[in-house]
Amino acid sequence: MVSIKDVARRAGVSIGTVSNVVNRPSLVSESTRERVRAAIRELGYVRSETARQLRAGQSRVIALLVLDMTNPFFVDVAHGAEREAREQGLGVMFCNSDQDPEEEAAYLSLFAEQRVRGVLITPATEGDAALAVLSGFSRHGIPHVLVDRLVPADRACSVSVDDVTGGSLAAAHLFGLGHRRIGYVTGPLRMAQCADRLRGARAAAAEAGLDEDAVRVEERGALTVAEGRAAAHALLSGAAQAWPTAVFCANDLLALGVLQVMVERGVRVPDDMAIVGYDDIEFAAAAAVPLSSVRQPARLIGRTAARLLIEETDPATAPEHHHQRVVYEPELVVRRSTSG
Amino acid sequence: MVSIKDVARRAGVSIGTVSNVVNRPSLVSESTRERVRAAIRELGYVRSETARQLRAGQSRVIALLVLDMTNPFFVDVAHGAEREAREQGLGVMFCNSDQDPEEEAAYLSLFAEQRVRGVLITPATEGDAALAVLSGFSRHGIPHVLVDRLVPADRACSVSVDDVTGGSLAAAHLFGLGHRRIGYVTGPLRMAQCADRLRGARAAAAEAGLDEDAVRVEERGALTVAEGRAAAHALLSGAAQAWPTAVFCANDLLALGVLQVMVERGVRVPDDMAIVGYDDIEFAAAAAVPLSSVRQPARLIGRTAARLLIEETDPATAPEHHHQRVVYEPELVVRRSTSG
DNA sequence: CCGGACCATTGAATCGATCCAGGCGGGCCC
DNA sequence: GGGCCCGCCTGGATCGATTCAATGGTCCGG
Repeated sequence: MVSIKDVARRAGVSIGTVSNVVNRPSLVSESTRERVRAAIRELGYVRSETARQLRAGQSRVIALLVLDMTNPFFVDVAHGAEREAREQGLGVMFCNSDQDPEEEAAYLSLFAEQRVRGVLITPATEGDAALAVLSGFSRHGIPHVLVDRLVPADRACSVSVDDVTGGSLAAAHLFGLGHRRIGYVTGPLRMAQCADRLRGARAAAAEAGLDEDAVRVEERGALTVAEGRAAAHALLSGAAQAWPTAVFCANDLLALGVLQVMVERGVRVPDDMAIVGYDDIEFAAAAAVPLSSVRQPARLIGRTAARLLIEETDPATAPEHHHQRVVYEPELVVRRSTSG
Repeated sequence: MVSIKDVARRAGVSIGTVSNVVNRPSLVSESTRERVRAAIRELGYVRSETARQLRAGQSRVIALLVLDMTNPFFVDVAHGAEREAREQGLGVMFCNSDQDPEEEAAYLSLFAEQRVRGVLITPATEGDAALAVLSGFSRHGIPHVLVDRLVPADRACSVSVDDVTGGSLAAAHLFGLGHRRIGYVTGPLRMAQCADRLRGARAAAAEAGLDEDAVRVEERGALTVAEGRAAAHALLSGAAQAWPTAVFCANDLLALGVLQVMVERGVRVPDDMAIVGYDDIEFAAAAAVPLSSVRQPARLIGRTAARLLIEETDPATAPEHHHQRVVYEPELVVRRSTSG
């Protein structure tokens, strides 16, 4: 591998001069500069980020650790973060904890060893456990921004969407269409997102003058298409009169699974069963019965999270940085699955 | 940041001993070992991968650069690669060129600067341009494996799927169902994948005793749902008698777009229009008219590519490494979009 | 009592860059 | 002509680890 030394030798100058040509060319005379540049070109020299890092103490890579990289929502978040990072000349490591605290921990130590610039994370754990993860970060001095999760602003920045409002938008829409009994198909309720959307839905029920039974909860272990299918079978297990007339799903993967089963079983959507999803992933609109869904600005979330992290870790802007909570508003997108 | 020096001072030993405790504990006496470990624990020391790299000259991160990170097929590839890499204690940088040669080039120089262990890549360019990219790698001495793309085996390893066979499977299935005129909705034909699948489809037509006109090509600029929608409108633009009775799409995103338009326009699937996609992404099965599709072993592709790269770059196995081309066979998955 | 073997440990060189104090020559001012 | 300043460049310290030759100490056998 060609190093700065080889370039210096070839150009007949000192190492320091080569470094200046690369980093502060104005300090070097025209003729020397050209000679060094020629040497760089001829040798195909690429400066070692590793070595600069060692000296600078800061790397140019940020990590993004999500719960499920196969969920298009998180892919969009990643896409947004990547854009912002690229504009600042940084790279992004997009990683997947699969909701497994052990995987998460393994990645965190990888990140710590790599001395990444910082981490964008959707923690696999909740409450105290999540705080423990954060204090792990703080202990190692790794700056971090929480994505899709609130956290006390004295600890770190966070970027999220108001899930209570989102749940309320979805449920109010269904109640407004005349539905009186709806199902709520969700992942683990210990996940804040799932719990908050339920709170919103219940608030909407109260608002509509209905009691708590108006929202029947079907809790599953994960937010996937397969679990959505299982949930749909569960919802349709009793007598038809007892079925809800609409379903609100905690994300679009669940909703697609539910939709699929409804179609298979000849339950007409939206006539017999209206469906609302969450996230508004691309495949929601592309489903053969296009899904109504609560849109979250995924790309923007990623972009903002990356921006906050960069602000926090760029020596130029860090002094003015204060932790903040950014909360975006969700938006209901009505499609045929609720408005046949 | 706590360094090895701090640990050494605290434990009252030399730097070298701390290094030995971490890397070759058997060389260190029991008591010293414990004392050092205690110091590490108390100070929260994490060794700097950056510094080791500088000395070792090799990093513990591999890069994966794909054409479209929002395509679930590539996400699955990434997932597979990530698994394999994690098992070897390596990290993966999953990046997105968006089919843009400039983005690609920008990433390549980032990778070169980072001295990544190697790169898994689906090149944004074809033919000579792709070879130019590769020679860029070779020049910088960056090991690389081509994903979903063949390349002469003397230059690098490659992992791909037989696209001619895949195209032929799909088309033969349609011809076997009695279709005589099919549409082929594709991305740019300069992409080898798209062109090969067409060759396979034409071969199947010949096999079925049909002429070239049996496959009508609808070429679009990208492999996305939106382009699929546009293609469907184009296919349905003439007189109904002239419509093909089936469509084969170069990937599932296109197929989902086509399906969506068919449903909107009241064209029954599969009765009036059969549809076959490619990749068998999760959303193909989850579509309300589940899509027949040609399955590629995406996870396995990612895993294998990562394994080959690791073999090539691990000093222990590198000497026995020879570049190889791995070609998997695709598999047709029949669902309701062709077999109502 | 000495030489040699063996073991744990140390110290210094090294990786590739950055950065800064200082040297050197040339021009300018008094 | 001497002193100073300025522009350009050099040399060496530094970052945090690895690695290996050298050291010092213990123990054993002769």
